[in-house]
Amino acid sequence: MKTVAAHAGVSAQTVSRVLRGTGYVSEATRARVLASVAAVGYRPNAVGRSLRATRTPMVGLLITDITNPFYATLHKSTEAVFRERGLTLMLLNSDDDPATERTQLDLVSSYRPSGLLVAPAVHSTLTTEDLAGFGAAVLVSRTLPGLAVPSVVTNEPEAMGEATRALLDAGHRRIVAVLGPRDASTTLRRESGYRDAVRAAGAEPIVRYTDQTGPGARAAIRRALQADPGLTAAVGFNAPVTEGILRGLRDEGLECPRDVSVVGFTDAPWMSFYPPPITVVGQPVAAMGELAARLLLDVLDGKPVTPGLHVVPSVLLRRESVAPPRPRPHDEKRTPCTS
Amino acid sequence: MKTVAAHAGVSAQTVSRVLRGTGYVSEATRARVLASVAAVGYRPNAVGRSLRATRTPMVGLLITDITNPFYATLHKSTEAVFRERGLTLMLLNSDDDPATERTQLDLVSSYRPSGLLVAPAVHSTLTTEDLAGFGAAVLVSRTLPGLAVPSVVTNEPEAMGEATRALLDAGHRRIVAVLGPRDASTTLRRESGYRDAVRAAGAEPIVRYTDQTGPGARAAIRRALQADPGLTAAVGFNAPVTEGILRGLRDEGLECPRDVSVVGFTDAPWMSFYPPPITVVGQPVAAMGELAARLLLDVLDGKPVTPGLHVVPSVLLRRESVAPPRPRPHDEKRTPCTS
DNA sequence: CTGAAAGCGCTTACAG
DNA sequence: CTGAAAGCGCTTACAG
Repeated sequence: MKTVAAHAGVSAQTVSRVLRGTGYVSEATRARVLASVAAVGYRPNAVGRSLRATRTPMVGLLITDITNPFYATLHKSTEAVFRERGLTLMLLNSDDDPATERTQLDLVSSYRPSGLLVAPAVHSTLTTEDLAGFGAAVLVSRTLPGLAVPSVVTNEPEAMGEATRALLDAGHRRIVAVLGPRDASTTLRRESGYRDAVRAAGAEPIVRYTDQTGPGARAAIRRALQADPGLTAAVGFNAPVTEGILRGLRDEGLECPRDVSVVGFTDAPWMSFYPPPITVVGQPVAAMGELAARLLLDVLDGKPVTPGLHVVPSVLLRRESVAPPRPRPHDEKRTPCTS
Repeated sequence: MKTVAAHAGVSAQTVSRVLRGTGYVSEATRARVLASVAAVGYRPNAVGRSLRATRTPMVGLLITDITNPFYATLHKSTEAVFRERGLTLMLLNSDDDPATERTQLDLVSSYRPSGLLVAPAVHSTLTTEDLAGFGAAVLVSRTLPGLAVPSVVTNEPEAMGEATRALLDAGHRRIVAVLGPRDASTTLRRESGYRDAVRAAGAEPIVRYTDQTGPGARAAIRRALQADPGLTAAVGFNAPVTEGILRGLRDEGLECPRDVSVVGFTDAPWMSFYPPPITVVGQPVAAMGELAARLLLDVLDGKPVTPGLHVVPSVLLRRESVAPPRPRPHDEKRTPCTS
């Protein structure tokens, strides 16, 4: 900046004013400075700016795993909102591990960001004080009990209830819920919706917890099927789990929906063209990201933001993976329809 | 840091030395400083450090779209390498748009990062000089003609040739290649492998360019099928395109592999349990990311790095979407096998 | 409308 | 083994 100032024959402050478009600058000097900027090949240094401002125009996005499409979409949708406000988004993976989460939090905090968006790890140790240091913090997708921070979630209990009722209405009574980690807030919320719906229909809840991955769910559904020959339907916790369920069914020589009906939670592109197309709770991921980003901006702008749950509704996408139940064959294995 | 120094009764430089673990510090003062750090609740400020060092311990990763699983995996694998070297990874989306790419590059450059990893946008305007400003730059997945920068790619021509030969060997002669944007380096490289293989078998290349999305590919394969009733096979450019091809086939009442055989490029989880499981070129995405990250570190360490292509081999995963050709029915539409 | 001074939080030489 | 000084590149008051 000093070089530009010297070249234009003005002071560094004037260059700063021109560059920031702030305060009064005569049209003549403005033009001269701009010409010098180009001539000298000046590139602004965000580090100097941030140090002086004691805040970096950056928001941290701390998630568990970017290869989960849910979080990739979250990144994309929040980045769009922040970008038009001149805020950079800094992505950090916690690997769903509380220790890594803590390390990553310290890292992003060392850059003195303007705010933080978090989907906490399963046994997260984050406290209100941890987040208070960020000025503005918003939780997204997963909540943390006892945190006085705005949280954007979907109406998981209601959506999971509706998904379960789709199976109950088709006549199913023995429906297994293949869930995520026992203590995740998402598991708790989805499980309650499932349990309430099943009980309201006078049936018995059947629950399996998993690590919310495809392989974990595949093993879990196989064990459930072997343990209970009366099972005629399954609800999946997320997209990988739904995939695992379908693989597990095939392992057991069972067909969907002829032998076992399936409803998933969280849509994926393949679900709409898989045979059969999968009935699934479609989460408004992009809308959740946008809302979370806007709440964060509101906090930065000093607008009042409720520290509780902010709910974005999901919709049940009815496709073809639900059929009336029929007794499962116990002794003979079937092979899938090969085309 | 001044507060810590005052609390410990030492100078700020001593605190700095303790914190960086550099230079001589007596065990006694070390302990005293560490105690003060905890007592005062000191949090390091990366901005001050970066400003003084004129470099930020950060690497930019500029890709086109994080919701493409290829790039999500790339982020994860490179981050792991950089994290253990104390480097933060800063993710930036270009939306595959040269203007946005330029903006994002200026942004990351303003943080004075230690290096840059780029998968250039399709009509990228990046020059060697642009990248030289980053100290260390490595291209990944996509190359740019005339750039004197190391580039990590897979053996696309050979892999695409092998994929095409899988169809030729099954007896196919009219094979359409549904490719990406006409000018992308990935398109050029995959197209050449396809053309060479087809020509070597004495057949005629049939090529369709798309925007490399599912909907684009779906429309393209339908037009190709309608234009050429003799078509019995298709190769897809990437995972979304392969999905689009399968949807397009279904639109046309055709079945894979009975009516049309399909081979894809880039694996996706659903491809191994879709009926039929899809034969596909599996790209070693994580290995590509790791190699790119290590090359970048080598450049930073002053080790000699060849500025040309660094090739990581792909493998053809033979599954069940390839069958011998049979004449396509022209007058009657078929419905897929519904189970 | 423009400039001189100070300082954001660190680390790099340089002394002792 | 430890400290005083200077400065990384910017912006914030404060003068004029």
